[in-house]
Amino acid sequence: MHASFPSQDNPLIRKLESIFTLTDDERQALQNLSMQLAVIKEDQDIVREGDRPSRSCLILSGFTATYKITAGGKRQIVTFGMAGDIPDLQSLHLKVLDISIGTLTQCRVGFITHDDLRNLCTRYPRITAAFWRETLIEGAIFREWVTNVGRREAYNRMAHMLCELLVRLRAVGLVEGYSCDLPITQGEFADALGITTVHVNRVLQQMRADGLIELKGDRLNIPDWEKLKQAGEFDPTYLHLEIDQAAA
Amino acid sequence: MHASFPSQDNPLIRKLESIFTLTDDERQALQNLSMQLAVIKEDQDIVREGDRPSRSCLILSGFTATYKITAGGKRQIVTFGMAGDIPDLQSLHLKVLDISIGTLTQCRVGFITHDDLRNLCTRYPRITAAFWRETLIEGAIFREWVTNVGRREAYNRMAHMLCELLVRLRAVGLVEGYSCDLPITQGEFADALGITTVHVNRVLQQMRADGLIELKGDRLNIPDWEKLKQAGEFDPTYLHLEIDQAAA
DNA sequence: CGACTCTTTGAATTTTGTCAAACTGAGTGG
DNA sequence: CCACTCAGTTTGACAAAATTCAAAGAGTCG
Repeated sequence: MHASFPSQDNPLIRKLESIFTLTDDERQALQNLSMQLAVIKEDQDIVREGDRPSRSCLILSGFTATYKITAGGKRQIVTFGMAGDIPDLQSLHLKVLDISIGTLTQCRVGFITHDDLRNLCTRYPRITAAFWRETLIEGAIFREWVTNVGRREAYNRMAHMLCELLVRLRAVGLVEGYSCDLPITQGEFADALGITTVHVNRVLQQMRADGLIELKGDRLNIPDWEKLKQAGEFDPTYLHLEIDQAAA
Repeated sequence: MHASFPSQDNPLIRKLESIFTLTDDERQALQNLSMQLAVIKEDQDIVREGDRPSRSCLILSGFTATYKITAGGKRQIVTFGMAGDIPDLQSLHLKVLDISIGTLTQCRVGFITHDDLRNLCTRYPRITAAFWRETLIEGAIFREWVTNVGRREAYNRMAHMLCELLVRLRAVGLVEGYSCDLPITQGEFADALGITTVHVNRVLQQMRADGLIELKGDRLNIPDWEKLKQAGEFDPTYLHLEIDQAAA
C-alpha cells in the first residue's frame, strides 16, 4: 500500500524539509515509502510502554500525546505529536518502548515497518542523518520541557508551551496568522505542564485577562505574540528549524 | 594524537558496550579514533548555548552538567555526564547548541572532530546505529526527567535521581556494591530537580533519617536499594542497558 | 587564621494542590 | 424537540508543598 500525497502535501516530507534539505532523489524515495494507512479514533493508545513494535507510526493528521504513567498513577505527557511527526521513531533502535502514545483526536496515521526504514536508511545515508536529526530535535524539545517544568511558574510555563505549539504547527502549515486548531483539553495541558487541571484553568483565565491568548473550544488565537513569547521566555532556537518561522 | 587505553579501560568502548554489541573490528576502529586530550578544571564550561562546535567532547573521567539558563536567570540541569558520555554528540547534526555543558569536577576529556566521527560512521554503519542509539537513550533519560520533575514530589524526585545516577555509574564501573563517588552539591541537585537548595537539604535529611541513603561529602552509600527504588518509583527500563545491571 | 563554598536551621510567605460542587455545551435517544 | 448524559470547565474554601529570606555552622584550602 502506498501513500498517494502530492509531495507538497506529504506530511513526512513537509516535516523533514522544515529541518533538513532533501534532494529530489531523497524526496522521491520518501514519497515511495510504503505505509499501512489507518484511522485511529480519539483517546486510543497507538502503542504502549513495554511494547516491542516492529514498525513506527507516522502521523498524517490529528494530535497525539506521548506520555508516561508513574507508579503512583499520575500521567505526565512528555510531548505532543502532530502531522509529520513519527513519535515512536526511537523504536527503530530501542527495542522496548519506555513511553505510551495515545491520540488526543481522531488521527490518520501511516505505519512504516522498521525493515523498510532500515532499507531506506541503508540506501540513502543522508536520510539516516535526517531521521537522526529529527530524533535529536525531539531530544532538544525534551530538554526544553525539563527546563520549562523545572524552572518556570505555571503561568509562564503555559505561555511557553503555547508558543512551542504555535511554532511547531506553523512549521507544518497548520497555522493561519496567529490562529490554529488546538484540540487539547485543560486536563491534558495539566498533564503536560506537571500541574493540576484546576490550576491550568486559573492560569488560562489570567492569560485571557492579560490579553495574551484567546482560547475557546479547540481554537487558539494569539493577539499579542510578542507578549506571549516574553511571558514564556520563548526562544525557538531549540526547535532547530531550517527556516526560522518564529521570526515574525 | 591517539588515546592509549587498553580496550577494557576505554570509557567510550565501555559505555557503548553497555548499550550495544560491538564487533572486534568496530571496537578496533573506536580504539583508533583520534582525539585531542585535555584536562578541564572544575566549574568550567566546556561548551555554551549558541556555540557551533566542529567537534564533540568525550568524557574520560569526572562529572559534567548539561544545563540551560532561563531568561529569568534560573539554571536547570537537564542531565549529568560521566565517563563514557559524549554530552554534545548532538552537535554532529544540530549546528547550534541549545545547551551549555560545564564541569562539576575536574574532567579528563577527549575532543573528537565531527569530520572524524562522520568518517567513522560512513565506514562503520553499525557504529552510526550505536551512536544514534546512544542519543536516543539520552532522549529517553530526558523524558524520564520531565516525568520526574513534573509528577513527583521533591522527596521521591530526589530518590529517583539517586537511583538513576547509581545505575548509570554502575554501567561504567564506577560503583562498588551500593557506594560511589558523587561529587554533586546540594545546589546542583536543586538545579537538576527544579527545587531550591534549601529544600534539597531538608529532603536529604529526611532520606537519611528514613535510612534510604548515607551521603556525606562526595560519597554516597545506599543501605537499602529496594527502599530507595520504591521511594523513587524507579524502573531502569528507560536506560535501555543491554545487561540490566539494576536487577540486583 | 581568614576566605570561601557548602550545608543547615527557622519563620513567614507564596504557589500549587485537594476536595467538592456547580456550570456549560455538545451529543443522544426517546 | 426536549430531557438526559457526559466530558470538560469553572468556582471557592482550605491544606500542603515548596520558596524566600536571613543567618548561623562546617569543612576545605591557601
